[in-house]
Amino acid sequence: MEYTAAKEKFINTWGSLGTLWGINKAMAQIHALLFISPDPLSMEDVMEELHISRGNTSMNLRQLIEWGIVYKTSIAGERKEYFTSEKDVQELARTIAKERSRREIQPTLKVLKEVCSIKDDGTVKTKELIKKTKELYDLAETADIMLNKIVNQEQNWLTKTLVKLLK
Amino acid sequence: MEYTAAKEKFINTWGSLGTLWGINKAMAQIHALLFISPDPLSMEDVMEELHISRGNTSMNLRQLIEWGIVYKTSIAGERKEYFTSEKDVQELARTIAKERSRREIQPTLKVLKEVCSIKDDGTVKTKELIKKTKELYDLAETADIMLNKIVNQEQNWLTKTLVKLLK
DNA sequence: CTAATCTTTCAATAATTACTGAAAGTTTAA
DNA sequence: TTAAACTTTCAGTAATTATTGAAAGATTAG
Repeated sequence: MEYTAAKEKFINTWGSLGTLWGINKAMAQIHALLFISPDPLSMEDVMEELHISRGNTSMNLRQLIEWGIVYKTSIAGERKEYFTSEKDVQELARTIAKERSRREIQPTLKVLKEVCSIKDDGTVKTKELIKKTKELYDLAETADIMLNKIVNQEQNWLTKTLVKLLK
Repeated sequence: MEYTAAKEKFINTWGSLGTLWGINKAMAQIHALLFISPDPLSMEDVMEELHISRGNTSMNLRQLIEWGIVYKTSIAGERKEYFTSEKDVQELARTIAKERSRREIQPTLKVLKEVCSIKDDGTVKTKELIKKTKELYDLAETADIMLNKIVNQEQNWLTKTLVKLLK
């Protein structure tokens, strides 16, 4: 396999992986493209490479910027805007973990908290609801704390931790 | 808030959370319902509670069983089949982690491995592709090892580990 | 100021994904 | 056996989500 094939394979895989995780294909592919591109790309570049429309490109680039994993850059003397992705995989992981916590885990915790705080009326089904949602709450909280650990520690926390865990 | 409201809130939240993660709403809701139900439920029960069709219920129950988080049970003297969900949240987390690794991480690792093994033709863009996919490979592998840790350790590994990490 | 260049927005449409319901299939009681 | 009770399958349809492309909105060079 050489460059062009490898690049396409990577972009496509990243795209379908994204879909699997509720991130749309175009967004994941744009990210993949920028991630492996040594230089910033313009909107035109992205459109051409991925064969997607101007509107689609614009909207998805905006989302990626909102997520904090793609940046706008200017090139001296150029009118157009250019885009780069976060190149440090650790930082990338950190940003994504943080966003997912904010968007998914926090709201879930909130609901679980509410549900498991209902008044115990003494029936079996109420007791079960309270017990199970409480357990899920604890699990989700634990997962969130782990994510936060990843988010807030220095560069290599993940690797260091693993070494510790594996010994 | 009392029982019925709390139950509905929980089922709905679990449903939309599922959607966010690429698991369809009905599947997530059925799981939620079984998870908080003290007793096994029949297909009829599930259909009525969630207002979904027989076909939909059947297909999604099958998927949940495939995932390994819902079980068929028989009730003595009853013709119908009944369903229960895995009730232990740790076990639940373990099963889900294992499935996600198998379905998502492993195939990704495979592609990343292929892509980062292409021949270095000396160009900047090829070098960048190899470098970045290699880094992603390492990250994904690390994430997978962590998941496996969760999967393969005894009951309370997750909690114990956290205590260690937090000290 | 204004025309050229570039970006964003959004209504229309396409593509994908989920759901229904009825028919076919399966199991078991009698 | 056979028929009643139950489950699965799947073609058709509905609902959701993604994409396009053209018009409107910005920005800047001259």
